[in-house]
Amino acid sequence: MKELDTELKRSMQKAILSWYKKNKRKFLWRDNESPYVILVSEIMLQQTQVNRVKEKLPKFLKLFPSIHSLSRTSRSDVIRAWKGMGYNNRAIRLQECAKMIVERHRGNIPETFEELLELPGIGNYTASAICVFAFGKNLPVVDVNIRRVYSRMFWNVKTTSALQTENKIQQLAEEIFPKNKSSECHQAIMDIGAMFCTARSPKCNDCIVNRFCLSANKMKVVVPKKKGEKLYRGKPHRYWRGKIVDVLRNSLDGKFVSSQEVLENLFSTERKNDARFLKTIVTALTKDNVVEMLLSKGDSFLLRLSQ
DNA sequence: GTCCAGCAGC
DNA sequence: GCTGCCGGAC
Repeated sequence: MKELDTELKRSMQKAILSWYKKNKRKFLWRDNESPYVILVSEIMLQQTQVNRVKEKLPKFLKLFPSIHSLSRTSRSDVIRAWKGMGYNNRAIRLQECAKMIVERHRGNIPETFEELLELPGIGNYTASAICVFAFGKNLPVVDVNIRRVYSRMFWNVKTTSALQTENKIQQLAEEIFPKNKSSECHQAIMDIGAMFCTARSPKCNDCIVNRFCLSANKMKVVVPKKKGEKLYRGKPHRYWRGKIVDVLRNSLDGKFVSSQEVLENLFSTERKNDARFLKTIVTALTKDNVVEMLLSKGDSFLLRLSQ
């Protein structure tokens, strides 16, 4: 890593902050005074594209405008409201989180990193994001975008897929951001990561910090190989899981549906292994508390959304 | 087919 | 430290 002298650091901070001031992306959860809105948006943003969150967040907030309303509703209603977001276990944890905040913190979202980390569905990234974006704390925020930007700027990485270790990035992040401007600075770097310093096709020529970057225009594009997903009838398991949950979303709340009924919804012509396959998938959904299953005999059973 | 603001459980 | 978890746009 390049030695960071104070002069260079100042000049980088200034470039980033002044660019951000004029060019930042406008989101409902940015410059928002409600910690609840920040909490919900940060959970939604875990592994989910900004554009989808932009579309779904207002609808979710209309249904559940406060931490109290979210804590009081039924789990099945939260899962229904989560439709189109993916990763339903996030919805379940978010509600558990709301319940715990109401019980332990009188409905006030806690302001310290340690307290936030205790809550379900909140890990390192989200805890620091809430501290900083909702409460203006003086901590660094490191997500995969910021890790990627820092890896490229401060180390001479050979390929687009190369990332510096968590430890090094964390150390760097602590000392690089301008004190008292953590929120603007880190959101600015996320924007840079999303707009210029993307994972597979960095736009180094347009990047507003390319003059500070050790890897600009020097990386070889490398596409990391993904592990193949298990398929059934030519489609990945997650496709079928989504279908099953949607059948339950569209059925009467609280009422159990038979596995036979689900099979008829999923497959126009039933095959020998379908019942067994359905049971395997539903068992996994049960472990995530998305659905409840009542066993009867063999591969047939009753199920509904978790209540 | 490719891309994408993590977390929890093992 | 590795794995499963999702869906919609392109």
